[in-house]
Amino acid sequence: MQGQVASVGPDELATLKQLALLGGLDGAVTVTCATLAERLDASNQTASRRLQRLEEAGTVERELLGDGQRVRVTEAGERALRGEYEQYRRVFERDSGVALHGTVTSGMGEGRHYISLPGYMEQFAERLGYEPFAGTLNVELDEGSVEARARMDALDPVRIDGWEDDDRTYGPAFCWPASVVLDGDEYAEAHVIAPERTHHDADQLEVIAPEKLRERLGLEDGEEVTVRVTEQ
Amino acid sequence: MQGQVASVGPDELATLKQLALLGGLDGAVTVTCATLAERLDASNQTASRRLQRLEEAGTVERELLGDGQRVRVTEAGERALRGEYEQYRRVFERDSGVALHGTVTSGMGEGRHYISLPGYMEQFAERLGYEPFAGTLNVELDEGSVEARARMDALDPVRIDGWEDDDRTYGPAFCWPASVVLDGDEYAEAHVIAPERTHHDADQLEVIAPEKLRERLGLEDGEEVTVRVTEQ
DNA sequence: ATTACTAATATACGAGTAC
DNA sequence: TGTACTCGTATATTAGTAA
Repeated sequence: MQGQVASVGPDELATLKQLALLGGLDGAVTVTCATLAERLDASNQTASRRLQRLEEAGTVERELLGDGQRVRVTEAGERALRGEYEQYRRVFERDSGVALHGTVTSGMGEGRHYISLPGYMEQFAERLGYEPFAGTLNVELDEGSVEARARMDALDPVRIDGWEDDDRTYGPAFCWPASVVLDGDEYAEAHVIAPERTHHDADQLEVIAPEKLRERLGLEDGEEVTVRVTEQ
Repeated sequence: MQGQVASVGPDELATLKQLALLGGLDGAVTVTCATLAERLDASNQTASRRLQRLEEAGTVERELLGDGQRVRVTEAGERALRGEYEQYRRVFERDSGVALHGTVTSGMGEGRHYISLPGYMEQFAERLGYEPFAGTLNVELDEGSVEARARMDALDPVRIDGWEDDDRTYGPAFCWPASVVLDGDEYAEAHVIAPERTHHDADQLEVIAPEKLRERLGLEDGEEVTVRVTEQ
């Protein structure tokens, strides 16, 4: 446990961010504990300790000057910051998305049949990037989410073309990238699918994914899930 | 002090971010303390406490279900998150910039004369958005920064055109948006200025700004400053 | 001025537990 | 199962101080 690198917690990350804001990412920046402390709304001692910990964790390199210190954010530090940045981007970039909430229900088994037809499956592989499990997760939307569904329709979907074989024609469909959130667990690589002509119930949602979501998320009928429909 | 809203520290903000990642920004999300705790790498109790604090601070609204809870990030919470996001954007969007480090020196007084000439001043007002103080802050670059200056030249500058009067011609110049960082204090609205034909010393930097930087930042000869040249 | 130590205090944490 | 208490302990913080 001795030489182990300490992990960077939120407090240290906030300190690292302040250093980055002052230019510590592209070269060393000269600071004092006092100025850092002010930016962190903490005491000089705390600022001093934070810098020591960041150094221990290998996220900054320091050179004491007696008259302040020169601090440079290392590659590891930049990685930590960028990871945080990416999370915030995820938060605010899919801001235009819609969260739909409802309960899992038994589908009528129709989905399974249509989805596995080669005319659709080939397009899924090409346009969604995966071959979906042959079945849909059915979600019955809450009252509040029914109107939210209208906002989903405003988002730009992936279009699946209609096609025909010898016997009949199969209509086009829309797919919206979505993630299924269950109790803090998030399954990201999914799509809401709906026929283009939606005589489909407006309070029903069908979700496809590379895996069987019921099993993957341990879902049973009546369980509540959130489906986050994201902008493409 | 009683009814005062608690401030949101880094730990609470990290919790708020996790809730936002789960969709708490656009509608309530169902979570349990246990799932949140896992995401925060902390205990259930800590997750519970964090949620209580966020609620006290007015950054989330909650509804206990007995079987978990529905949590919605309030407007105040979204503002807190967005503020953080903006800081990270500042960090990584000016990533293409260059930090130059050096010591303040006495200029030769030439800058003052040229800058205040109407032929230049009019362009400054129009293209930089301000009328600079009639004088430049001279910075003698460190060894390491001399090569960094080459990277600055690669950035896209604001061009100030040459002009002439009855007596002589005045050459064109380049201006790079920059901020001057001194001990954690940052003065943002400044520009590095250099003649287009740079027989100018490569280890000297001249900075202009709406105010007299020496006074504004309390600078004296020999003091060390960082000049952050930012992408336009 | 600095940084960073020591020591006293405040706060945070998680095990156990109630509901 | 949940959430959220209490409570003993660990950690963080800051004032004072040394170098």
